[in-house]
Amino acid sequence: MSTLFLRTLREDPVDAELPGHRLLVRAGYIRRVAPGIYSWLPLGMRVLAKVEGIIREEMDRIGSQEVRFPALLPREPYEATGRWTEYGPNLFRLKDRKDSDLLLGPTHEEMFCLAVKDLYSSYKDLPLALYQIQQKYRDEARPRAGILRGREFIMKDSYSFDVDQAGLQKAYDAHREAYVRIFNRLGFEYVIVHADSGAMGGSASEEFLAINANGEDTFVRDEHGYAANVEAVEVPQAKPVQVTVGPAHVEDTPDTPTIDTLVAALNANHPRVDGRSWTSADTLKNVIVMLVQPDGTREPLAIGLPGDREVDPKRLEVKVAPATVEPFEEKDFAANPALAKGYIGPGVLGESRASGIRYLLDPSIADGSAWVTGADEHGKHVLDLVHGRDFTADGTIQAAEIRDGDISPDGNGTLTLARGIEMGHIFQLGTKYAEALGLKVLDEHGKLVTVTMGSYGVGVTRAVGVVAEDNHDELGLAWPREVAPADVHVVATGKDPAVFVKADEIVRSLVEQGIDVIYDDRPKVSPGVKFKDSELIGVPTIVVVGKGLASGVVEIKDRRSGDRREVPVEAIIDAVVTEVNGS
RNA sequence: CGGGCUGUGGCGUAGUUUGGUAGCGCGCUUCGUUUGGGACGAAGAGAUCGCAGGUUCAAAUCCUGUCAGCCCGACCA
Repeated sequence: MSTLFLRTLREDPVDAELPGHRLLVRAGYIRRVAPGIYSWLPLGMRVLAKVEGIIREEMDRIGSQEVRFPALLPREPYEATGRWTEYGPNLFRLKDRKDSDLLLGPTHEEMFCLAVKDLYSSYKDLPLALYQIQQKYRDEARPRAGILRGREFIMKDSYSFDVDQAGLQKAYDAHREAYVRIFNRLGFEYVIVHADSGAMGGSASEEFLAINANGEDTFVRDEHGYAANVEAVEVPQAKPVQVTVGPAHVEDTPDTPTIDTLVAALNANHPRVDGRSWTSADTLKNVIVMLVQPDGTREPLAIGLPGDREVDPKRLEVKVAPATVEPFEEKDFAANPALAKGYIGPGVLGESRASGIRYLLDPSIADGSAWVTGADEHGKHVLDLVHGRDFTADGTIQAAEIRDGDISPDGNGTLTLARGIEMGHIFQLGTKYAEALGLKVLDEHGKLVTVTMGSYGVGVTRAVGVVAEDNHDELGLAWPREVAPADVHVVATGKDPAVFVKADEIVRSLVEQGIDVIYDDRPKVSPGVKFKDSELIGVPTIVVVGKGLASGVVEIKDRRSGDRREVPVEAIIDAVVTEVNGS
């Protein structure tokens, strides 16, 4: 350590929020250079190399082959797949001196596709799986949480190439198994959830989420092992129910533009015949949003859902992708006179009705159920309006919020919400990119078939961040052995030169045994500083060569448990080897 | 993009209200002492106080503008 490029900080960096991130900076693993952009120092590089090593081993094991594509890419392939525009402002774009458009790759589907197209043209060449570990660039609106969400980050992305769905399924299953092995080795808690492949296109899709309260993804679980990203939860279509109310009737409900004011007015002026009080769940709320297509086309969309639920913007966005969602504004209301703001009802909604706005219902709205909803006139609502009898919609949409306690999609469980960080995503991409870029091979009948692809990603730098978040205590980091920057941290302390001579010898022997060592040989640094640093850095095994040497012992300490014991100096190598191989 | 906050040696900060020699802790250098839990003493190096303009005899401090960063939200594979 006397020559290691490292400076630990005694105080917390002011710009780091999460504990793991703070410790990575304090312990000298990473340094922030700009928002969402980090430098990796020697200790950080060691951890990064360990994580990459695990990923390489597991990818190689399933026969995937490593390649490396540039981070700096030309515009044309991304133009061909539509992503130059579809990716929007999150794409880093730049120009060269000839004014040609370039981009910094946010993912590399295009490059993989073109590389295979370049070299392969027969079904005999397939199946094929390729991967790379590469810097990716996304101009995040707001980078945060240190390396958990940066603008530059390292990702392992791989792609499988097959001639048919059966082959794709096989490749997908192989990757799934590889990912389970990778994440089991990395040392953090995770869950595999059903996901929505969203804007990337494709079908079968699962995410590996690190379970973390600071995560940006919300997922649900039930007691029978069902787990899904909240975006991917499919609320089942409610079964038809018997109509139990009389004809629909319009009532005066002045000054009730919100659900709360409506419910209050109903209970005050229009009590139910059966004596139950009205709740927001008895009302049908109609929310209008503006969809904006990548080409700028704007189209309104109306969503009908029970009044006690909100539209979940994330769920909505993945359903309407690649369009984005913007609020429906005053001027939009003004442009559509059929809409009475605050009193909008199914009477005017729908492609064939007065507003002409496409109208989609939440699947929980059962055929035959009765609702209170807007009468499309200021100050009036309609009661006992029955779905199927009195109104219909253009379809359904899975956009309502999911809540703790909701019923599982299979009807047999209760959902619990939790937060996670997306660490890996595997999905069956299908032919979207192969189609766009013309990746076809001849099959055994001499016919051209479009190659079907799978896409599989792991956030590498993000994984380092998550491991740090999950493996620390008040003293510092406490790495799992598989990703620790070293196997053992040897501290030499004392003024007796014999200590350093002996420590040098121990370190040499350990290295000969193939053990990675960090050696604190700094002279004139007080023992307290060395101990604090060893705990902050977080190598799993710490060996202290110090005052015990006079009586022929050195100390071996477990970073995680804090357990320490004295070992005769001549037995220390064996003790460390056992420790390294055992835990 | 909206809201809040902050820019002062490498790091953490005081000073700004009320204009007057830029201070402290950590870190760094040298010498000496110290060596099992972030040691002690002495002597040092290191800052155009984010930037630009203005007011003033005088600006870290007041005014105007601008840039950057952090946090919350929107957004986000």
